[in-house]
Formats: sequence, C-alpha cells, structure tokens
Amino acid sequence: MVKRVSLWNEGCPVARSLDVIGDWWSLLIIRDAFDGARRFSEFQQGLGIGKGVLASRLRDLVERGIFETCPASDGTAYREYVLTATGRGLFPVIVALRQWAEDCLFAPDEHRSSLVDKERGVSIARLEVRSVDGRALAWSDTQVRGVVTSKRKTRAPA
Amino acid sequence: MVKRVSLWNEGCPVARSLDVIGDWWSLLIIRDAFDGARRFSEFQQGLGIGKGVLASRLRDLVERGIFETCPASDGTAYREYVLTATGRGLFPVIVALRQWAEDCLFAPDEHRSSLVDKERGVSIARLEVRSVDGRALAWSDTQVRGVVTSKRKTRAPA
DNA sequence: CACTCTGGTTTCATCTTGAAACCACTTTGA
DNA sequence: TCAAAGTGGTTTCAAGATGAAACCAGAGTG
Repeated sequence: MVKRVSLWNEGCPVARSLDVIGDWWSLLIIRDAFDGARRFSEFQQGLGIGKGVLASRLRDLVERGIFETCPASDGTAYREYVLTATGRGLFPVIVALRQWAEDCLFAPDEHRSSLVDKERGVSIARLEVRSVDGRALAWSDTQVRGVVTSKRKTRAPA
Repeated sequence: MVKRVSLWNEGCPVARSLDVIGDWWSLLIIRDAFDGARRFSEFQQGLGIGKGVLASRLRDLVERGIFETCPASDGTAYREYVLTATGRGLFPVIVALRQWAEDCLFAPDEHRSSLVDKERGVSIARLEVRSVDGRALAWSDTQVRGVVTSKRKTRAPA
C-alpha cells in the first residue's frame, strides 16, 4: 500500500474515490492513458515520474481494477497498460478538472491544450450538475444524505 | 510549498488543477467545506488530519484562492475558512468523484451517503460529457488539441 | 482572575519520493 | 549472429512529507 491512512471504510463515496486515485500521480497517469499512453516508458517520459514510483502506482492501479495489462498491440513481447471500464469511468472527473482549470487557473491569453469532439472538431460543453428531472443545480441547492458519523481514520492493511 | 514537483507550467489544464488540489488532503478538505465545515477544528475532527498538515494545507489553499478567511459567523473573534467562487467551482469535480465511486467502488447493498436536491429530495442526475451542440460523448469520441510538447518537470519554487 | 478552548507552531520518528545505479530480457542492426 | 541499445522493471539512498504529541498565545467562560 502506498498510503498511511485508508478512507475506504468511510461511507462517503468521495473519500473512497480519493482512497483509490487521490494520490499525487494516479490521476496524471490516468490522464495520459486517456491521451493514448499505453506503455511503461510512455507514462514515464510523459510524466517525468521516477520509475520506482510509476511501477508501484501501475501495480496498485491494476490491483484496484483501473488498469489491466495486455500484450502489446505492436506485436512485440512487451505488455501494455489499458484502462478498464472502471478506469474509463473516470472520464468525467478528468473533464471536470480540466474545465475548472480552464475557468479559474489560466490567464485569458495563456496557451493551453483543449479537448474537442474528434468527429466535428467542436468543443466540449460545460459539465453541469442536474437533478434527475433536469434542473441545473448549484452546490447550495444540494445536500448530503445518510452520512456515516464515524469519521475516524483506520489503518491501511500492511 | 508542499510538493517537490510543480506541474503548473505545463499546458495541460488537468495538470494545473492537480498542481493546486491534487495532493492527498486538499479535495477532502474541500469536500468537508461543501458539507458545511468552516472552522479549523471542524476540518481537523472531520478528517482526522494532523494539525500541522491541516494548517499547511489551509494556508496553501487560501494562497491559491480556493478558500478565504472571514470573521466567524457566531460573533466570536475566531476566523472561518469559506470557499471562494473559484473553490465553489470545484463542485462538479466532487460530484464526478462521488458518482464514479457509487458506480464502481461500492457493493450494491453497501451503505453510502448520497447527494440530493435539497428542495425536493430528488437525487442528482449522472454527469455527462457533451459537445456544445448537445451530443453525449464518450472518451473515445474526444481528442486533446494543442498539447504542449514539453513535459519535463520543473522544480517548485522554494 | 483562573481555567478552558481555539488555532495554531515546533519537534521528531517514520514513511514516501526522486534520482541513479543496476539488471534481465527483448529487439535492432551491421 | 552477435553486440549494442531499448524495455521494464528492482534496489539503494538521501531528502522531503506526514502523523503524533508537546507546547503556546490569545480568546472565551464561570
């Protein structure tokens, strides 16, 4: 295990997500996978991450079901890391982070990459939180129900 | 600074987001703020985080414009930490993490908290990535444009 | 006015990270 | 075919980050 404290057993889904992908590198690895990276060396060069840490993260992410390994698509004997359905389910998280940064973290004239619809070159609409009946909701319109009161931390298994 | 490596200067908005809120505790602190926490002690007790680390994180997050401090709402001389507009802009990120966990990280019968529309008690719809003309898009329908080629890391300022 | 609470800072042992060296196996290329 | 280079790691070690506990100043309470 990578972390000292596990949040897995709290009732909060946000905490459980962060327990899996909340460390410093995981979401960047996943972002690179969405951008097409598959091989160990592609992740390593793309991120500038240490090999030891990358090996450890990929091992964890495979174990957690975010990535799976398969034979290399170029016919060589090497392996590739590809996102599972669970991993691909993080796409909205990545998009939300991207949109937040575009709105709040870039100067108007600053160079940035952007995400577009591949077919038509058209850009992505802003993510919106809506109720099931379609009304757009701000944070202040929402409430968490059924919170577990125990917020004490538990030791991660060795 | 908390981190050894800064990703701020990469062109990728995702990297820049993670540079600000990508560490182990920040998103949990922000989640607690969305859930109503305002005082130092509320964050500390809710998270089980060390006081030193919490003080450091709150300082960083204020510096980065995610939180601001204001006089306590109960009339005492203490201060409170409240989310700025920038911080509130992270709401879709939190919702995306929550939905991903609900889908992929919980057993069907497992106890969890849930997010609902406060007015009508109705739950939140699934976030969807769409093009500006309204079509729902999967990851494979999209592409990143204008990536900066330099992915080398830079030292964080001391 | 003594006592407690709040919101920290400091200190220190422990854990994690980054960098580099090293290694076995695969591929390339002369 | 055989040496060199590339891939995908592991090991080692110094430096940085974390968690726990002790400590402290200022605010609130009786």
